[in-house]
Amino acid sequence: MSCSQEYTPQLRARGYRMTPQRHAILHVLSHSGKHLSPGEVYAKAQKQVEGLTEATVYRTLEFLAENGLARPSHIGSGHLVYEIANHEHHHLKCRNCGDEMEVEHSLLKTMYQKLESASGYQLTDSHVTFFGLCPDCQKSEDV
Amino acid sequence: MSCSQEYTPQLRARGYRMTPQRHAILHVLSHSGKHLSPGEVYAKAQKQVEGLTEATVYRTLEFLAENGLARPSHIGSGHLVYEIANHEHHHLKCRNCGDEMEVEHSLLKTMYQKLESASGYQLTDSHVTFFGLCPDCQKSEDV
DNA sequence: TTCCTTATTGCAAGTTTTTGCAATAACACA
DNA sequence: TGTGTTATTGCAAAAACTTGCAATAAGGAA
Repeated sequence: MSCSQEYTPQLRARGYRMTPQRHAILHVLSHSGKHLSPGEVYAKAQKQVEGLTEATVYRTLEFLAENGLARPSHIGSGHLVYEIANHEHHHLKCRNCGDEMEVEHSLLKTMYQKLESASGYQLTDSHVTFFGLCPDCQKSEDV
Repeated sequence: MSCSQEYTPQLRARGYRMTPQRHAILHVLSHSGKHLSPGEVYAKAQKQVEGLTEATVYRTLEFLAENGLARPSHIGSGHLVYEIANHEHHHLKCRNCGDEMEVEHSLLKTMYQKLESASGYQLTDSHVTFFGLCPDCQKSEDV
């Protein structure tokens, strides 16, 4: 729930500017605690900034993601959602009921290293969504 | 490069039908060898089927993905691409130059098991895209 | 081969996302 | 505190994607 004001120096240091629009969007993301679609962010942020446009929301979310302040993720089919970037984690989502849980990055660490040495790539992003069946839906599948 | 005719029984068995549209789209996917955006699939398949519409392409790709004949993946920012589902693999993409390579599923197998026992989930889908820096781009970063 | 059921398509209208460009407003510096 | 540079926004139009519905056609059964 950190106040978005703390992000200002981070942006300035890179030659970018803090604006009411960015402030509102960061505020929405950090106070929602979960991931939001661009449309949801727009709906909430619009109440704080007179005349905010959808185009700005899309551009800002992409901008924040590029600069490490927001984390984009692919939940479900084909659409990006965003959340505030405050801790490294991944998502695990149930294909059947849509239930979702977070996964600690530490669980993937060994695999990341294996992947790096096998490929020569240096893995920068640590956010991945895995799909499967949650325990409850596994039970009903058995029936 | 398998001919899409072999898919007919797979669809029939599930109560679905083979149509010229599906045939063309499967043909396009299996002969391209790489992943294609819906727009690219439409452009190619249109030449084979008179009057094919974009709506049909979107619906068909989603349908094929649901039935395991195509594999959707999130390459880059926010848009789905599709490829024929003939071998299990993942993608590794360079954030800097866009270069891309395939990763064998076997590399992730141990991690998948760890994830399953930690979460109770049963992982069904196995396609993930990882992002990082390719060897070449790592060198130029050092400069 | 013909008929019937219903999965699938095309159409057209809607929603979401992207883009170019001119106007605006952060903020570094004097 | 005022001024200039240029990052950022809003606007408007375009592109990409989705959806409901009536017409079509795949393919099982007679």
